[in-house]
Amino acid sequence: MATGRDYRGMTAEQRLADRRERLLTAAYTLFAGAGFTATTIERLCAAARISNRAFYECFTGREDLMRAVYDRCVQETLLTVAKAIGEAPPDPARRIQAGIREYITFVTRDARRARIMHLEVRRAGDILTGHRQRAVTDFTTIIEETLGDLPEDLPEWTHLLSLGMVGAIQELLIEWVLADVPPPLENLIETAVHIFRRSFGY
Amino acid sequence: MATGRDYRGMTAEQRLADRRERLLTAAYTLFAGAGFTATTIERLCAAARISNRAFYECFTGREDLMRAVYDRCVQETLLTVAKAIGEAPPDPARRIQAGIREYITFVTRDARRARIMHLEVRRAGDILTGHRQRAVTDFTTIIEETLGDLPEDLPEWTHLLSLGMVGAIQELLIEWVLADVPPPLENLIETAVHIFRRSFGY
DNA sequence: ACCCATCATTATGGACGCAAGATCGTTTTT
DNA sequence: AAAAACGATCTTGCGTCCATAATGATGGGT
Repeated sequence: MATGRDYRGMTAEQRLADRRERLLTAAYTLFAGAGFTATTIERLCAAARISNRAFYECFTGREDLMRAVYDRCVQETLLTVAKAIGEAPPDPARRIQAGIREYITFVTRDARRARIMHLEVRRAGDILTGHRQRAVTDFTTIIEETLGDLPEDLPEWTHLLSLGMVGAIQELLIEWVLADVPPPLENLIETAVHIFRRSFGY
Repeated sequence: MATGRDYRGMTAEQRLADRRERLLTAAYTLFAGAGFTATTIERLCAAARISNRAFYECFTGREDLMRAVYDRCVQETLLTVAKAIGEAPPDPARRIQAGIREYITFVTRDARRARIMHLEVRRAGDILTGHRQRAVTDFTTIIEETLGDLPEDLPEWTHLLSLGMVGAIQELLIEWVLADVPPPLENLIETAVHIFRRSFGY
């Protein structure tokens, strides 16, 4: 393999992965702090201790980096939510309830994650819009799979209902991120669970 | 008054209002079509048949124009929704149902409005974020006022519930805007009304 | 009183500086 | 010698400003 040679004790792949990782962590903080539009590539490179050129060896541009940061947040959240659902008792209602609780507590555990996932996603171009839609689909899929077979509802109807659930939870978290006095997490969870239970008839 | 003089049959105020109006209509189409980030001020001026300088006599920048476009959309929607609620029978459930129906049908009557209100708002800077929050508050206020006195629910709880409703409807409309085969409006209305009825106990 | 020259006001288009993205060459480090 | 950092460079779009053209008011000559 033409794998270059070692440098500072790392192989070429390790160096690339290391720079990518530093850019991701820097972007995680800067995008959530100053915001996507206010964060220049220069600042990202400075925060990650990386040269201008190296940036474009890791990502094609600012949007691409934003996409990577967002995808990581979504993946982590999907994993932990799926885990919480799997550990809950095998009752659809309780499992969804556990999933909602885990989503809200996990996402708000790091305010940067909540802000990126619910506010800054929509700042970048249309590529990000598509990625957000993909994430929304992933979450609706989790809901529908957990529900299992639901009585007498058309599948499309169920899908729209799941979409509404995702939108409701998102708006509650936007409120948590933006409000001067954010509402207690327990209230958010209670509200989301309430909407879910009533809407799906549990 | 130092009101300038007439020019092409219009007073100074009329000319300013005319340019402002042309910029608003041009932005209404361009922001909804190519998107906020892809629409340069140069294109806006060309579409509105207006000089570069005149632009900054009407708006402080691209974000300011976006804010004006968004505010107009929200105001029109608020008015027509309030009117529909006022004309509905004085039953809270039916009034909210009429409001939801009017919101979805009115907003989707012009795809540009739906796209601007639910997608492009979030593209601009933090100023727009604040404006969107204001609009969300306006809609939750309409919901809460229409509900009137609700049995045994804490007010904060009701507010979070209204927020969830707004978020659910928004996500449904995002689906309508972005999906390759948008769901029928009747399904969206049915879903939103269902979530509302169940969540508020009607 | 009418008409045309002249001037003031208004609008347009382009020129300019600036900031940031993206690419490339040079120097420094390993 | 390979690899990374740094700076230089080009492009684009924002925001400001100036020179030019278009329009309306003013005044003198007939």
